[in-house]
Amino acid sequence: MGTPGNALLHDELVARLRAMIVDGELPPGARIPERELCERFEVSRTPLREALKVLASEGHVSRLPNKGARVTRLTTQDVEELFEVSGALEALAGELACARISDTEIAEIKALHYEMALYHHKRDLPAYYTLNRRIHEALVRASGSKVLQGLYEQVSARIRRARFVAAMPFDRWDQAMSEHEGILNALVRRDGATLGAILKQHLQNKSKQVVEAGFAVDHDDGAADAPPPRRRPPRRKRPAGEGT
Amino acid sequence: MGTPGNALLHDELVARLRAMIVDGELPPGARIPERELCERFEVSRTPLREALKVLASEGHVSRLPNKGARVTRLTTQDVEELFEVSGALEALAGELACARISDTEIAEIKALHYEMALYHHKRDLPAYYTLNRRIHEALVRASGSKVLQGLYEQVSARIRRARFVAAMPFDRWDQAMSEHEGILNALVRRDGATLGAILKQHLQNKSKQVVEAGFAVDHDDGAADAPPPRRRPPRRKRPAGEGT
DNA sequence: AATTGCCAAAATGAATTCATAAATGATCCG
DNA sequence: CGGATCATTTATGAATTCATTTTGGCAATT
Repeated sequence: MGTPGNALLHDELVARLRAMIVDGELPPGARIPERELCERFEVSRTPLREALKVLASEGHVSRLPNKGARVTRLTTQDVEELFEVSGALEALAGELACARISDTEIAEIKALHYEMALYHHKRDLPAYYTLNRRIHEALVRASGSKVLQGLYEQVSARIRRARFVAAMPFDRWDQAMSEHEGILNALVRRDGATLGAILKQHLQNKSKQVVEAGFAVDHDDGAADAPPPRRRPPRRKRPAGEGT
Repeated sequence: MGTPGNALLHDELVARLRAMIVDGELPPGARIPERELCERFEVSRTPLREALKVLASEGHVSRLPNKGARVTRLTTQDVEELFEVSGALEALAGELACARISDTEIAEIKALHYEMALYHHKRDLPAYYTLNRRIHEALVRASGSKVLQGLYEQVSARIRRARFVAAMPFDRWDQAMSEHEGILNALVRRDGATLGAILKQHLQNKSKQVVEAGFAVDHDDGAADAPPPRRRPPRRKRPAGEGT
């Protein structure tokens, strides 16, 4: 019955929190108060804390020693590096996919491509983005490498946080669509080397566009941690020898 | 930098457990009884469970619903995929490094290279492996990309588990050394494209060697170490004073 | 005698509780 | 009136405790 099966509480929390971060509901730099989220999700702190540790290891949140967790803030360099790595991973995926992909899978990607081309023609950016993402995911899946797929999803999730506000200029959009034509072409020809090269360039161009568009999503929800020169309060130790 | 010297119990446990798994002290497929490790590390279950969750997200352990955690078992396909991805990551690292590396860093890698060549000449495999690893790590570091470095370490740690028993035939060893000559050469010339290509091929060859050598460490002594001494969990009352 | 159902013991998942370090505000002194 | 020190409060880190599921053993039945 229950589709989520036994639904380990903390695994579910990891998924939900990750979605919230990736979708921008928890903006970069936002503090993550444990207690508040505990009430929100109606769970105790234990599974939530476990989830935060996992998200920290995935790079989505940063944890300061005894000062709680915050959503990791993406710098321009972070975004550039993430796109670089993603480009390398997708290039590998393309090469592997060309060697292993079936005609059926190619047909599926082709269908996605044409649907995306339609939305490009209609200038429907959100729909275009959705299809674009599905195409890239299908390519990685077609590589047949679970390891690659896992790492790609990891990197992709971290990138996605920086992308929603990136308005795409029409000329760049057309260029991207053109690059996708090349991607599909190379895939159909099963030309792995070319496909890999195009994908790498494609990601590099996208990186440039996103960075130039100013990816920053710094609407400080609770993120305003402007560091005023806060003096160090003298640390008073607890008088242990008090008679009680 | 890499090692936050914080005294967070849970982070320390992650590091120790990861080392135990990577070094083979906890063999693939081995069960990880929480209680036993709690005694061993003299901590309670809470930080240990958090550590296990993190290691699971890193791919080092697999967790079944209510049946505990086990060290992830590496299949041949896993190893091949890991090497493929590592090849792509190192190729990217090589390209980036050639564009950014300083003469000083090159000199350091050169020194490592010649020291490794010495051990190759002496047929000292463990020492060779150590230097080899340090060279690859230095290359990735020289890329200047923290994201890349993080992912490389992740993948590299997962690979390392499969490699200790991989005896290297002399001809393959000589070939590897020769490839490293090419690596150093391309690096000195700052020829990123060539360096990337060599690295990718280098990793591919290493993958083939490891797989052919039969990396499998399939002695599942998961249940073999179950003596029935009925020990109590370490009921630590108050860590008010310094222990041990 | 073998198999199946039931009960107990153990281990895991989650919640609650305890202790400590950090942040905030109030008070006292310059 | 301003600033530093101390006390209070709050939140995080860790341990303990409780509940649920799984597993192993024993007995009864066929």
